[in-house]
Amino acid sequence: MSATKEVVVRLTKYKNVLEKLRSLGFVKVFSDNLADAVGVSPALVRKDFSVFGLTGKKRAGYQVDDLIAQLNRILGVDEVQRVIVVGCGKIGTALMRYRGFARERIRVVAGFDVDPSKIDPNAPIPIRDINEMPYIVKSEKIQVAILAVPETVAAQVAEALIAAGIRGILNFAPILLKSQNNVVVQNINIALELENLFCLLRFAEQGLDRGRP
Amino acid sequence: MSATKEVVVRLTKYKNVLEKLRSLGFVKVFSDNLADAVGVSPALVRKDFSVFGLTGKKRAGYQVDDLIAQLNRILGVDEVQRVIVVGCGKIGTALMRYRGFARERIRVVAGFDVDPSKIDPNAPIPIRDINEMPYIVKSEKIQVAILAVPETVAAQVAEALIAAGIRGILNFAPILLKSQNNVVVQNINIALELENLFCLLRFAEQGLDRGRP
DNA sequence: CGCAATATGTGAAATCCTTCACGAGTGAGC
DNA sequence: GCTCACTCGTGAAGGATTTCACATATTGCG
Ligand SMILES: NC(=O)c1ccc[n+]([C@@H]2O[C@H](COP(=O)([O-])OP(=O)(O)OC[C@H]3O[C@@H](n4cnc5c(N)ncnc54)[C@H](O)[C@@H]3O)[C@@H](O)[C@H]2O)c1
Ligand SMILES: NC(=O)c1ccc[n+]([C@@H]2O[C@H](COP(=O)([O-])OP(=O)(O)OC[C@H]3O[C@@H](n4cnc5c(N)ncnc54)[C@H](O)[C@@H]3O)[C@@H](O)[C@H]2O)c1
Repeated sequence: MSATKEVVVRLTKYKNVLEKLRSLGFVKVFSDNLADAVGVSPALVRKDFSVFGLTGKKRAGYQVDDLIAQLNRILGVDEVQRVIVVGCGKIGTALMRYRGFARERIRVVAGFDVDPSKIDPNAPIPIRDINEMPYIVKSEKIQVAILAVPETVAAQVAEALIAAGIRGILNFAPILLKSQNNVVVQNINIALELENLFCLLRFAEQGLDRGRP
Repeated sequence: MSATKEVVVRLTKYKNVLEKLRSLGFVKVFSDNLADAVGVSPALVRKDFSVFGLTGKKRAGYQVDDLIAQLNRILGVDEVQRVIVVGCGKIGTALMRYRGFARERIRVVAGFDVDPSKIDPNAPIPIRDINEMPYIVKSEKIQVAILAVPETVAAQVAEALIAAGIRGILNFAPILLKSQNNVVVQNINIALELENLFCLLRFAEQGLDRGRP
């Protein structure tokens, strides 16, 4: 078995759960516990761990501290991860002010916008003109950007980010940006998630098989 | 092949793409076009359609109008979908003001909060006391809620929503709410997505991705 | 100390999902 | 009207992922 994207996603989930468990005073944990918390089967937890050589003890489960340390090493989140927000509108501002990032060692170092009225280089998290973006990205060696600009300009701003050296984009615009040549993109489409929720509800009501035989 | 959740998700994506194509004046479309736009293979597009008896013509592809109509019927989005926002803080407010929902026929009918200073029943989208939530949910027959309250109270507020009759929850709090008995939950964990982005980047860097092509 | 209980680690099996490949219509062009 | 290039629809094949099941190791306990 190899390390696919799905495995990495689950490892991150395990790690987050483990951190909560540690803060509750847990010292050891079983694959069953993690499975319940993350919503997968215990066997899968053990398989995932075995891919990376994470091992427990045959009757004592896994040491929480140990496991977190190893996961941090594997996932590479030892140091603070820095990110910029591009488009400081409604959702961009909410993200800039989100306190939950700190807990995951994520720091928003700056925001960027075209609208002069948004710009404020002296704020705790400065908001700068989008034209300064390439310079800051280079000088600060920023690798990841949160993209929260209007749909109409999202593709072109994404291009600019990549040109400036950004290698990872978390995209909130409702267009499908594609991961390609060295750039990783995660698309978050909230309206789509809501739509799906409505559909799943309707399907749950009516039974999931509406196709013709 | 049966209609799994993944198929429904893709159908919604096809539908969104089709609506954009229609607004561009497209009349017919091929499985290849949809495949490119959604990032899957043409064969899968056709398979997905065949599950629901959606058929095209052997050389003329699919009629855009037709397909949208059928997808709307299948997905059940003929009428406006109504939703409430629970927790009108940073992200809750951003969502309440999001204009993109209208295009997908989603309407936020009210917000709810505990903080008296947030409450404003006369706003275009009224913000009410959380205590009124059960009453409004019942009288307005609301089925779906966006949950944007602090992590610490998210589980208990979710319980209250379900007790009030809510059947679908889009959860932004960084805890894993589980779908169970008649209630569908979609979790959106933005910090987790960012963390994954950083990990994937690091993996890509180090050539450690013993994964898929 | 020795035993029994219990959780891990992992090949094998099962399941699920996607792609392949090709027969079969069909519309466009001549 | 005929042809043929082109796209659909779909069974079969292929891959990927998950679960099963059990040998194995360890620990708590009497
Ligand atoms: N608000 C939400 O809850 C929500 C939900 C889901 C998706 N989205 C998506 O997120 C994006 C932003 O939405 P919003 O509601 O925050 O919109 P918004 O209009 O409030 O904010 C967009 C911001 O981007 C800035 N901007 C425009 N062009 C720019 C450019 N070229 N470079 C830099 N900045 C630029 C604007 O000045 C504005 O401040 C949209 O694509 C939207 O579809 C928003
Ligand atoms: N801000 C972000 O960008 C962001 C990103 C990802 C996830 N989240 C998550 O979304 C949730 C909200 O985050 P936020 O930044 O908007 O926080 P916030 O503090 O700005 O807003 C939370 C709101 O919930 C209200 N509230 C508290 N208890 C309530 C209750 N019992 N019933 C109803 N309302 C109640 C508060 O009064 C407040 O208005 C959190 O769980 C957070 O982890 C936020």
